[in-house]
Amino acid sequence: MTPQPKAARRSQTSRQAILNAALDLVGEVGYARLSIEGIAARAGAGKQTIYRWWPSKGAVLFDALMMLTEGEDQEAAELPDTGDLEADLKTVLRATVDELNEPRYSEPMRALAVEILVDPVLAADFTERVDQPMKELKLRRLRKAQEARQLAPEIDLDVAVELIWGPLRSRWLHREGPLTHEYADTIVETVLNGLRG
Amino acid sequence: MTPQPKAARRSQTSRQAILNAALDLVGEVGYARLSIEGIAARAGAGKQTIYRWWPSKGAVLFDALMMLTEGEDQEAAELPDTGDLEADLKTVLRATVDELNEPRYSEPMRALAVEILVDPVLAADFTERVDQPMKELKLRRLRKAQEARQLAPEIDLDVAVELIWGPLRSRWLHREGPLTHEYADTIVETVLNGLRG
Amino acid sequence: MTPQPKAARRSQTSRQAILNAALDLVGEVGYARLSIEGIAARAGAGKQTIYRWWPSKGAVLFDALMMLTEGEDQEAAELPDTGDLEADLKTVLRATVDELNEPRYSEPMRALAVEILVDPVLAADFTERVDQPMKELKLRRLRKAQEARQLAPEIDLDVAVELIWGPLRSRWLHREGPLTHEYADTIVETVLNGLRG
Amino acid sequence: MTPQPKAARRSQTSRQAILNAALDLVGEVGYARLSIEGIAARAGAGKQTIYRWWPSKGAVLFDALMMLTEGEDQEAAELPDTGDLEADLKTVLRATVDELNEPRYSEPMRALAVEILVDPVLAADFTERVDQPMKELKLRRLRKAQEARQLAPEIDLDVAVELIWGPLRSRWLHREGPLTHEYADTIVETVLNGLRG
DNA sequence: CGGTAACCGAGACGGTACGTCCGGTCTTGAT
DNA sequence: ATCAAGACCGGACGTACCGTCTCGGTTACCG
Repeated sequence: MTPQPKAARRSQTSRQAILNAALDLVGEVGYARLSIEGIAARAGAGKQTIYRWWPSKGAVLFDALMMLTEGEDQEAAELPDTGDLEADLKTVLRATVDELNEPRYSEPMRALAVEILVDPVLAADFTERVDQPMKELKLRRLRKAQEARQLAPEIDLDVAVELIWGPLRSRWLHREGPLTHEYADTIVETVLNGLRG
Repeated sequence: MTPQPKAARRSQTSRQAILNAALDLVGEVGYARLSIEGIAARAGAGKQTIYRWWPSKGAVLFDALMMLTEGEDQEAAELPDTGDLEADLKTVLRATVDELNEPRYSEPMRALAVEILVDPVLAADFTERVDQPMKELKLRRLRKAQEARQLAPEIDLDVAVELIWGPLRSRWLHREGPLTHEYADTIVETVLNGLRG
Repeated sequence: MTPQPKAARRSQTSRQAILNAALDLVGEVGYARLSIEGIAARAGAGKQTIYRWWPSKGAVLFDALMMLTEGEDQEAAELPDTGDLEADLKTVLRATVDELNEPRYSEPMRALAVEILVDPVLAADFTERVDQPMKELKLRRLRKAQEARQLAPEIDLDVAVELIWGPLRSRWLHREGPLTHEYADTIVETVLNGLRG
Repeated sequence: MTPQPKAARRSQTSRQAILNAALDLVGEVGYARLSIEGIAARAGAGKQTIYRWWPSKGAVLFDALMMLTEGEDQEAAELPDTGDLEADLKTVLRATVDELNEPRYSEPMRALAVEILVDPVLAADFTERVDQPMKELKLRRLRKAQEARQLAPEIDLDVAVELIWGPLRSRWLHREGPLTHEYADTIVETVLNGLRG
């Protein structure tokens, strides 16, 4: 999270220990029973060290999850573009489905997603570091599709993003049904073709 | 919530005072700082009286909100059906938009919606008393549309419900943009016609 | 200490456990390292239970020491009066010397005496429950001596109390020398006869 | 305090700033809330600089108070000796009364006196630098009085010092009554003449 | 119609965690 | 080597609530 003190003297050892402890604990006891006190104890750190650098337990967990995905960001600098929008979207959504079915990451991520609904600071951070960049990628891909006449010209691409990626996120967040490749495919097809068929 | 003890001797005075206190407090301090202790104090009730009849503060707030909407349920026993699916859906979504823009009800409702993501007991209760009945209404209307060839026959109606009502709920829950009548209309049109146009 | 809540529902079990824990701990680690947290843990009590009934760790220890001396108070309802003031005072001071040489009680008592110098609430309580009654006893004995012409009529009895009992307390509090029966005798004799002899 | 490192490179600027900060703060918040951290911050010094040269906050305050009284020590190299012991003692005790009624110095001094009761290192330092020299002065004066037959020959001069100067210190330390010139006179007279008169 | 059992208010209790303060140690870079 | 600055681990603070547990007082049903 955005640190108030100058981060120069920050101990990387402590930082790592804290993030690892947070990940371990959230796996063991779940987000609700995760506590800053517990993280500090597990990490062998003072509580103040956590409060100095993070504003909430959600922020710690966020950084911990970001640490896990470090390095992956660069490779996926662009969404796939084979020229076939429908196929490409299915590829992307199926990959997301696979990620979300990985409980090791998915459960803390769900907890974090919920926390974001409730904590504006965390929400801003998430938007800036994750949501916004991802949305740019999506918009870029859709824009090319629109230029290639695979999307109607009057479509608002922001709405398109919501329609394509929203259903998956909703099912995941609300646990409203199983996340399968078939479901991903259905969403893509239906959204592209419309309900009238 | 479904009471465990025989509800015979239950004091309606207390129940009302508790629900009102919960509503007042959630408006004053927000859901995060709402506490059972606070509700009891405000209501002039003992803590035990709350613990006897509700399993969590979320459950109290849920009942409190249900109390507010009592009576409305019957009138809307069916979604409008003028024969024009698109127009009917716009009517329904616009009405929802209006409700969600009422902060007096919307804010506690959001808090409750978030709690539901995290508390399975509450989730089950919500499904049974609100979500399930609402979904039946929606499915019934869509089924008639499908029979009238206004929806493609191969459409899975569960998916259709997600696509039509999901975006609005998502925008609301994630505060991802303004909820307007125009937005409602756009969603309905786009989902019905598909992105390809 | 003077309790704010109505003491009716107070748990005597907890009270005993807390006072015993305080005594044990002060013996083990000393007053400086005595902590309310530690007392609560040792007593198997919640911290709030201590904070509810006592304003400070000094107050807890005070009550604990008072508990130890309970029952003794009544028997010593009057200082000895054989008619020989000097002998009686020596008896009393020698007894005090013996008490103060008992480290089991003396060490916590010293710590408490120091705390009293610094905490006005504790000081008021000590005055009311210990100091004031003791002083009455002393004054009563001296008044009888003055009536019996064993003390000069112009002597201010408050000053006399200070001169007789002060030196012992000072030596004890400041650890300024050994406390012996001889010392007690010397003080009594010198104060009664004066330095000029 | 006696510095452990070789004091060669010691910054006098820092020393002054720290002692002044300590005095200021003890006046503003009292001894209990005085902290080394606070002193360092107020002095614009690092905490380490304090820990390097003083073993405790009491030691800092002690040095600070010594700094205030620097220069006075030499002039009073001897207690007054007009040949009239009673008059001389009254002079000395009255002067002490005046000092102790100066709250600017008296309050921190009281705090320090209390700390000395509890901290053996501080106590040793105080004895060496203040108490012992003062006692020598007192003993010297009393010895001359004893030689001049103004004190009985069998009097233990250590006890005499306790009896003469003790009551004043006790009243001051325990806040047991007002400190006045009359009180000083009464003590001197009563102790010299004895309670029997 | 009187007894009794559940309810109710009040709030004490053992706990857990909070967020803060400060102690005493340590590291860094500047003088 | 000392200094200002301040991060670090750790212990304790005093507070807020949790969920459980008496305690009397009051209904309201049932024998």
